[in-house]
This record gives sequence, structure tokens and C-alpha cells, in this order.
Amino acid sequence: MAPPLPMPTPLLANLNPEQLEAVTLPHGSALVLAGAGSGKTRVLTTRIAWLLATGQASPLSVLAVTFTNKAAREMLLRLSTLTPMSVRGMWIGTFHGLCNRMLRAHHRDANLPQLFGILDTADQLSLIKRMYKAHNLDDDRFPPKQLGWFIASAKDAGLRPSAVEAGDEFARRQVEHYALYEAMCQREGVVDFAELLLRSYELLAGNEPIRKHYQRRFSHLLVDEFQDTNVLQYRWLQMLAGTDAAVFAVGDDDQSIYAFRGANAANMQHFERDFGSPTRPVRLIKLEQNYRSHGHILDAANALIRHNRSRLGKELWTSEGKGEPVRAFAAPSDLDEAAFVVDAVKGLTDEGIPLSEVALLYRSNAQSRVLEHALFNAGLPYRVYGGMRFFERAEVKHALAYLRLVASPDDEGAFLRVVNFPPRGIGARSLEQLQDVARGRGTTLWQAACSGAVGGKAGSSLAAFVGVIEKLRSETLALTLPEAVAHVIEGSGLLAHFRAEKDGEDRVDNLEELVNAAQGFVREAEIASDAPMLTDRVDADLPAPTDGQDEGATDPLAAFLAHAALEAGETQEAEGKPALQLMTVHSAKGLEFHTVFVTGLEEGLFPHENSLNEADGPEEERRLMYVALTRARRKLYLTHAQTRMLHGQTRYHVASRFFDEIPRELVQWLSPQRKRFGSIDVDESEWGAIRAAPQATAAAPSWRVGQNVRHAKFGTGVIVDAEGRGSDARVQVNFRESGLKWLALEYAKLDPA
DNA sequence: CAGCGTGCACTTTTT
DNA sequence: GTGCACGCTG
Repeated sequence: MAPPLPMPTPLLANLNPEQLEAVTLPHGSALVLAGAGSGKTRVLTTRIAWLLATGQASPLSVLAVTFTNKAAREMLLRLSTLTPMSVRGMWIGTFHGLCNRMLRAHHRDANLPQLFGILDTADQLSLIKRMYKAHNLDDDRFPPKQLGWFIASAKDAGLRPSAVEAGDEFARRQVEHYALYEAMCQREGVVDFAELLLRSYELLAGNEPIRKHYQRRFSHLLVDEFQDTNVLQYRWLQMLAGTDAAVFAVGDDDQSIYAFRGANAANMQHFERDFGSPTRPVRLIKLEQNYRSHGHILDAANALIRHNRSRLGKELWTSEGKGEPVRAFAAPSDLDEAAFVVDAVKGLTDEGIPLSEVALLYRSNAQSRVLEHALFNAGLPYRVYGGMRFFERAEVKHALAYLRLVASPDDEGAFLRVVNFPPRGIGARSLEQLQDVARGRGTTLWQAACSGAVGGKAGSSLAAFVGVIEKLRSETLALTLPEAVAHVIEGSGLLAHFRAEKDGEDRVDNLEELVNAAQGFVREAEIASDAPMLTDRVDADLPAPTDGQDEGATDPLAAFLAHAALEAGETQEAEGKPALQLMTVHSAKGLEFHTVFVTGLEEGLFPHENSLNEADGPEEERRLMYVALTRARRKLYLTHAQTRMLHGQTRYHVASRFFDEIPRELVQWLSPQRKRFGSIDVDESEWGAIRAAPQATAAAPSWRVGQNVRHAKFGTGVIVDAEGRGSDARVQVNFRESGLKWLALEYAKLDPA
């Protein structure tokens, strides 16, 4: 195949040599190691546009997959400015969105009802609780959350219950619960997030005509944030790629921060083995030129990440100047830290830096409180990311539950959510009766309710509820989606209920907003891109994948419900007002700001204490820190506090090891000078030293974090953390043999080693 | 059946 | 410190 000549169009203008190489690679697979701020989205979208412009691909043959809806939208938007061709027909979306699309088209082959519902995490949790109740499983050894996590992990690894290895009794029980859960989902016609992936994978793996169809269709697969793929997503890609499709994967192993939810950065190491073949050689390209940050910031980030051992290797550079030094501040307490931040932010405002260009980052959400408090008192506007989202609000969930019942009445989660909301006299008693009937007859709650098997007052209340749903269904049949949504929130009594409630205005507003959301959804579907499900048809060349029935356009209501589950909506209304941005480091990934404050840089917090036991924990924490540093364009502040209220208790922390991993000459300390002890920075003040009995005896040894110690029973180790003072003082020691232990200094016999 | 009180837990999170 | 979950009482 003769590679077409690159086009002399503006498409390729202003690309650096590496970007240009990546964009114009001849047919084959490519792994693009794209550092932070190296223009990876640009490369990805320009690659697609180039493939289209040179006729190597048609829109129909392109599949591009991302992790978040935001990234998918961004890709679509940029692509539409880069190519005159219609983006219609391309499969661009999240893994979950694309799998949903595939499963809707082949629901029979996937053994799902046409209008299958999608459970979000909260729905999944409540299903597990119902399952425990129904089977009288009230064992505290299996908390619902933990089982949910277990099931999701198993599915993410591609494992059905029969394939999970259960070594002990405990694991065996968990697998049994997993199997029960699956049966229950299947009976109710619902799938959870992980199931979308697994079902889609199994559909491809087990159905040759369908697999061949998609393999023939998609000659180009493009993957964003490849380092975040889990085992199942990787195998899904392999299945789709077959032996011929060109896979263009963009990722950064140094920004892999989602191992805790199954992301497997090792996928990058296997790429060459698994996506190469004689017809598609594998190329590796590194994008190391950074267009975001000034030199000192990059130097700091490079130095930090060099402390990780498992890396593919990459070093960011910039053609810009060194810029300002990284600034650091040691605060006596979390309150002082917040006060420092407030002061510094005021200074930035005076310099004319917009508040929306300043981010306050922290390791865990609990840390936002103190910062918010200080900002509020200072009258600085701010916005906190990561709270309740639109489609997760209770009143919206209720409205969606009515819609779900209208679409598929056997959805028991939806049934139980609204059967007595607004209250209609169907209490726990009546429901128990109903559940007994359903169980006895092997039917769903809905069928039992329809049968009239529950008599008396409860029976007539249930009949009334069934009547409401039936009425809503028949009345919305001929309506457009937004009309139907409006009708359901009205006819269900939800609107009246919240109007009557004293502080119900916000909820009423949200219900009305749901109608707008439906309107917006339909509008987007009409102009093509984001909601392809409405127009998606099984391609004509697919050899009889189903029993011959027309699988045409999916029901708009089902599509909207899928949209609500797959895209939870913005955290808050994006108010136009300029505001400081507060978020965890995780949610800052992919963003950039003029100025970044990384707060709470303390041993135990960041790196988080829980991570120290985990296999790849410390390195993942360091990658997280790397992500934090590389968010900053011009100014970077690193702060830590020596005392902090945590879980309602005052805790004492030493500065994070990450301070030591950034060369001193890059850092300007704004707080009094510090001294170094061992490998850990410790302040000279009284905070740094931990004494078992201060001033009690001259001989009382003093301990420092980072110090090597010996214990009669546990052997040798190193102090990694400390808390409490005087007779309460405790240190955490990482013992070579026995791992992490907290020891009370008053009792434990510790010797310097 | 709803309202309130006590008790526990609590890293990170998208879909 | 706060939110959530469960259980008791009116």
C-alpha cells in the first residue's frame, strides 16, 4: 500500500516534527507517548482529519474512544473544525457509550431486552441491598459497597462468576453473591457500567458475524488516555482490531493515576506485542515538547517523576524560559495554610490574574472544607468540583424512575424508588406482602402488583399506582421526548409534591431543568453527533445477526435514560462568574491553570497513608503529584501544614517526601528555613520532633520520621509517620519484615538502628 | 409511618 | 467534623 503524500494544507501547519510524524504515520499501529501539555488531543484529532483528507479512511471506518464524555465532546468539536467531512457515521465516544451503542443494536444477540436499563453506582448499590434482603443474607462480612466493588473488579478483569478463582470460603461466598446479582440484573433487564463493557466484549468474542462485521468496518481505532485502560477495555480493543485495523493509542504512563479502579498501565508495555502484525507495524513516538509550563515547573516535575522505577522514560522540555521558581510554604496548621493561600490569591488578583485561572488542588475531598471556609470569609468566589451531579439528585432520580417504569415496568429499582413517592399509603408492610407474592410466583414486583394478588387497602393503593404508570405510558405514547418528560413529572405527582414542600423550590427547578435536558438531548440528536443512538441502524451488510426483525432507531426514551446514566451531568451549573477552582488532583487531570496551589503536602495525606501498603501505591502517588505539578503554566505553590484536623482529630504530620524529590535550587521557601534530616525534610521547630516524654528525662530519645529503628519483636524498620504528643505520641514504622505498624512510644521499646 | 437520635467511617472516581 | 444508616419512639 503506497502511503499517500501528506497534504500541503494548514492541517499540518505548526506541528512539531514528532507531532507531524505521529499524525502522518503510514498504515500501522502506533503508541504515542504524550507527555503532559504536549498537544496530545491535537495530534489525535489531526490524525483523524489527516486520514480522512488523504482518503485512507472514511468516516464510517473510524472509531475513536475516550474515557470521559468531556474528552469525547472535545474531540468531536476540534475534529469538526479540522475536517470539512461530516463527523456523522464515525464512532466517537466513551468506552461505555460505544458499548451501549453496540448492545442496543444487537440486544437480542447480547441477550438483553431492547430497552435494557443502565444502573449507575447508586442503583447498583441499592440492587445489592435488595438482593441481600430477598435472600436473607445479612452478614456484615459482606458490606454492599464491598460486594459492588468486588463485582466491578471481576467484570473489569473480564471474569464471570464461574471464572473467578475463589481460594477460601469468604471468596466463595462473594462469588455466589456475584452470581445471584447477575441473575437479578438479567431478570430485571438492567446492566451496570462494567456489564456494558463485558457484554459488548462477549458479544464480539462469541458472535463471529458481528465480530467480522465490526472488524471489517473499523480500519482505524484511536484511543485516548491509553494508560487508563483496564484489562477488559484492552481486550475489547483487541477484539475489535482483529489482525488488520490500525490502532493509534495515545497515553502517558507517568500520568497513570487510576490503578485503584483497574487501570493497567502495563497495557502500554504489551501494545507492540498485541497490536502489531505483518500488515501493521508498530511505531513508538514520544511527544516531549511541552507547550504549557515554564522551565522551573517542568524541571521540578521531571526531577520528581525520575524517582519512579517503572517508567517507559520521557522527559519534558520547553522552548520557553525558566520562569518563576516553585514556591513553598510550611504552615503551622491547616488554618494557617488556608490563610496563606487566601493571601497569595489576593496578591494574584492584584496582579490581574483571573480567579478562574487559579486552582487549589488537594489529595482528598475532605481537605476542601478548611480552604472553603477561609475563602468564604475573605469574600473570594470559588467553585468546588466533584459533588452531587445533576442526574444524581434525588428529585431527578425520582423522575427518571417514573420514566424507567414507563419504559420497562420490570425495573424493580425504579419500582421501589417511587411506588410510595409521593406518598400514596404503600408502606413497608404492603411491600413485604407484595414481595412475598412476587417471590411465590416467580414474577417481578410489577407483575405481582398488576395481578391484584395483594388484597385490602394495600391492594387498592397498589392498583392505583399501577394505574398511574399505565396512564402515563399511554398518554406519553404520542408525545415527543421533552413533552413526555414534562407530562411524567406532572402526572406522577412529583411536581405538586415538591411545590407543596416548604424548601422545595430548588427541586421544582431541577425537575423543570430535566425537561430542558430532554429538549437539549433531542436537539443534539437531530444535529447528529452526540446521541447517535437515535439514528443508529444496524449496518445493512451484517449477515442476519438477529431474527430478522427491524432493529431500527432506538426508542428516544431509552436513549435519554441511557444518556442520563452514562453522563451524570455537570457538578454545578457553570456560572459565568470568575471563581477560584477547587478540586482533587485526580479531577485536575487534563486541565491547566495559570497558577496552581498544591496543598496538604504531608506524609500520610499526600502520599496518602493507605497507599503505602499497596503494591504500586507510592509510585502511583508520585504520578499523582506529577499530574498536580504539570497543571501549572506560570506559578506553582506547594504547601503543607504541621497540624491538621482530620476525622475530627488533630493530627501531626511532617512534610511530604515529595519536597525532597524536587531539587532545592528550584524551590523558594516563603516560610522560615528548614533543615534536612535523613531523606525527609523536617522543620527545625518543635513540630518536627516527636518526643515520648518531653523534658521528662534527659535521656528520653527523640524520634524523627525517616529514622531507622529496631524493635525487639518486629525487627528493623523506618519511621514513616507520627501523631500525638507527650504520652499519646505514636509513630508509624514500616518494618522490613512485618510491614506497617503504629506504636505508642510510651510502651513500645524502640531503639535507633 | 415519619421524625429524630446515636453510632460508625472516612483516598482517589468515570462511566 | 460531617454525612449516612439504622433503630427507636411518638
